[in-house]
Amino acid sequence: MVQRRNTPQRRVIESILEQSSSPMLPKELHEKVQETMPKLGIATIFRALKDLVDQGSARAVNVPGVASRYETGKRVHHHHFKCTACQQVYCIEGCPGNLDSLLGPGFELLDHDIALFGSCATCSQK
Amino acid sequence: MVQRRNTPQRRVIESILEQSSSPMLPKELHEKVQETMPKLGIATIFRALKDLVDQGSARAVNVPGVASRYETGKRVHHHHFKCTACQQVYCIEGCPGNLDSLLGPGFELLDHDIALFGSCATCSQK
DNA sequence: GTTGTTGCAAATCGTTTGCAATGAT
DNA sequence: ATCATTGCAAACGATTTGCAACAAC
Repeated sequence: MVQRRNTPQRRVIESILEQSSSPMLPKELHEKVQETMPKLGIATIFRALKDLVDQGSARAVNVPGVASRYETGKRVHHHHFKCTACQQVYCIEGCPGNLDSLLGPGFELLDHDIALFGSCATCSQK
Repeated sequence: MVQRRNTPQRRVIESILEQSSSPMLPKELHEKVQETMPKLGIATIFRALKDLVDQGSARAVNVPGVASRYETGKRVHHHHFKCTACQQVYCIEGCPGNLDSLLGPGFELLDHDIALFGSCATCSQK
């Protein structure tokens, strides 16, 4: 991908991601986008997501056990909580930090992901 | 699954997992197992893994961006490091702990996964 | 006009399932 | 003899790809 073009499809996808409060599945994104552009195919979603991730406008959120979700890249560093009862994925602020100390000599830490599992406030009440 | 049976297939699978120093992909496990039992199908691997995970003899390791890997359940709590250069997944000892503090009120933390990314000792030298 | 992008369908990958045969109990 | 487990192939869901038409530059 040498040069990137600013197409309506990508603008819509990027804008939906920015408006979502929790990371979205490609399929959810597809359904949402189709409200505006019914002919837009799922392949375009995946291609756009890959480009957006490459350019830093989106981020892949990989919570174990389910398909990748995507969120806007404009949010500050944070992690995610998945409720094992309702399957919702929540963004959580904060980060324990200081993870370098876990690594052996010679290992270089560039990034990390933390996934928390449990019961969300709503499901815990029941 | 009401009752579990002790079959040679499962014994072999469990034993390979115990001998591996890093979590394995179902496919890797399948290839390894086939050295001993050439007719064993990939479906048996997945079924056995599911049972092993259920009974606590194995654990699923979900590192973002790739398929699930599996490791023996006999190891103590730890996390994983994936080298983004060579794709190897390493087990790392230690855990930052105290992750409850990241959660909002009402949220109950039951489990967590930490995935570290970077360059392993071997790849960092280059 | 060049060349990246789209839509569509087919292909691929990882994982699961149906089912008759097999083997553990 | 019962019933969980196996092997095999077909089914599945998520993601990727080939390609001709199209649109951004």
